[in-house]
Amino acid sequence: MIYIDYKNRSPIYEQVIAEFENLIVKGVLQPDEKLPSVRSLAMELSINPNTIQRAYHELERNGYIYTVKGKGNFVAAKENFIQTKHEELWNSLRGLIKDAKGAGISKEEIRQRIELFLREDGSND
Amino acid sequence: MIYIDYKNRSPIYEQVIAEFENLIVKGVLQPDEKLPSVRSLAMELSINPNTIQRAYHELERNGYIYTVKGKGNFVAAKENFIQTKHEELWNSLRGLIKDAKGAGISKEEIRQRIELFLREDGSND
Amino acid sequence: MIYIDYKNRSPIYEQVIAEFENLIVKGVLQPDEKLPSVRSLAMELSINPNTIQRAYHELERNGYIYTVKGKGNFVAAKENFIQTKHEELWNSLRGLIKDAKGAGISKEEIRQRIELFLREDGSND
Amino acid sequence: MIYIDYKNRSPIYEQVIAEFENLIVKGVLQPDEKLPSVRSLAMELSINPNTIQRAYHELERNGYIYTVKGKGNFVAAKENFIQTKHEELWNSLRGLIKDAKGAGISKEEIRQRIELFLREDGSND
DNA sequence: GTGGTCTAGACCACC
DNA sequence: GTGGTCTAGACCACG
Repeated sequence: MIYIDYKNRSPIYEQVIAEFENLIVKGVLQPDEKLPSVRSLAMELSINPNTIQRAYHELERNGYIYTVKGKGNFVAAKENFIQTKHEELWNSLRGLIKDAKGAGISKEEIRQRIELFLREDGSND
Repeated sequence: MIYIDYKNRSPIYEQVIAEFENLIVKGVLQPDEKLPSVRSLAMELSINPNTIQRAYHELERNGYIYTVKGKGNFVAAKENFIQTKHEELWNSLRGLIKDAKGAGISKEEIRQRIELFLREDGSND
Repeated sequence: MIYIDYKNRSPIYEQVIAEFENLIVKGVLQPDEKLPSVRSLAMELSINPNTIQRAYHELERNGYIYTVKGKGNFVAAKENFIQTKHEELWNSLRGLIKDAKGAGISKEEIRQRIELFLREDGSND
Repeated sequence: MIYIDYKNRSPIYEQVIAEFENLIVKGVLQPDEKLPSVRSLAMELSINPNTIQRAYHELERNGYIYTVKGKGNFVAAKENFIQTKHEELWNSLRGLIKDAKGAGISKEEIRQRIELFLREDGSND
């Protein structure tokens, strides 16, 4: 279901969070769909249950999932996270553009690259 | 010369690196210009000299500066780092655009935001 | 009759208890009135009968209802719970006021907020 | 420095959080003052370091403290938490008032009790 | 020495 | 069986 890179320097729990955020934001996991149980996922990934627990807890705190004790973890309603996610993206983008300008890249070159990236693989709109 | 935020979560040596990268890429520090000595900078920032040493070492590894034993650290020639820096930026930008598309944001909205950010504060081109 | 929020963090049996306490204290359910049977309520709410059983047991322990074996569960006489309920409220209120004072909020501001809250929606007195 | 009730059903880490929130909000711990290290506090309270770690992490997330890796945890600036704390208090107070009205207590009785509580022990204003 | 992460294994509340 | 909490002990990054 999700992929973890054990060699990666970033903490495992953050990778788990990122993977699920991704699946949820993209709609692969639909609202109210059940996530793997803490224990089963831990087993599957050969990871300690505590680590999964922590990841799920963070996901809940950020509005991506909700927890029902004794039942499991489920994908939250779209409204709970979509706006936050977009704002995060805009902030990152803004910082990057600022850096690019700081590095002496011209506006026109930025525009051209953006168009390039926009045309790659997928296509919404 | 550079500013360190001790309350920031990111390690001090990374902040030192980022500050110098910035000054060098922007041209505030010109090629072959001398950087402050490890000890003097450590003193000025009330930081352990080891921390500065590590930052300078990383900067050298990434082609931003070169070291002359017994003399000090100096800004490298532009060719050594400018391309790498730009590639890093393009890669980040590409990833971000991909994420935005994954999150269901339309190309047109991305273009509009980009224009907005391009117009903020500074203006090259 | 009562509403359960399955996504809520607090356990279902506590929600059941709270809902019935509320109905009883407000007088919607009058003394000696019969509560729904464990099984019928469990069915209606799609909940495990054990959970309802536990809630009823707690309600009985706190003097809100009484149980007649073979007959069902009934709302207790007002004297059995009204005073306890009020005392609980006063204790909570007292703690909260103390906290507010501890947080440096002035008495006058507390009074003003109280008046505000008292005027909201319903109106006894 | 802080007191933990091991018999209490509420989790230890929440008690630790509550105790420090209290000390910070009341100003017993001043901004930029150092908190006990994770290990030393764990030792002192005969608690596992992980539990303290978790409490500190939550306190940081809620703006009460900030963490400097390799240095320790420190009380944050007042602006970071005072408003949040007050809002929490007003929300609780509002709920309680609503409950009291629901339980059939008259506005006048509520006012009288409030005055009583306001006059107890401490006195700001 | 300090916080950050992780493992292995345990017990509890809830359903 | 499920999540929630806790312990004991380990290793790493940072200063």
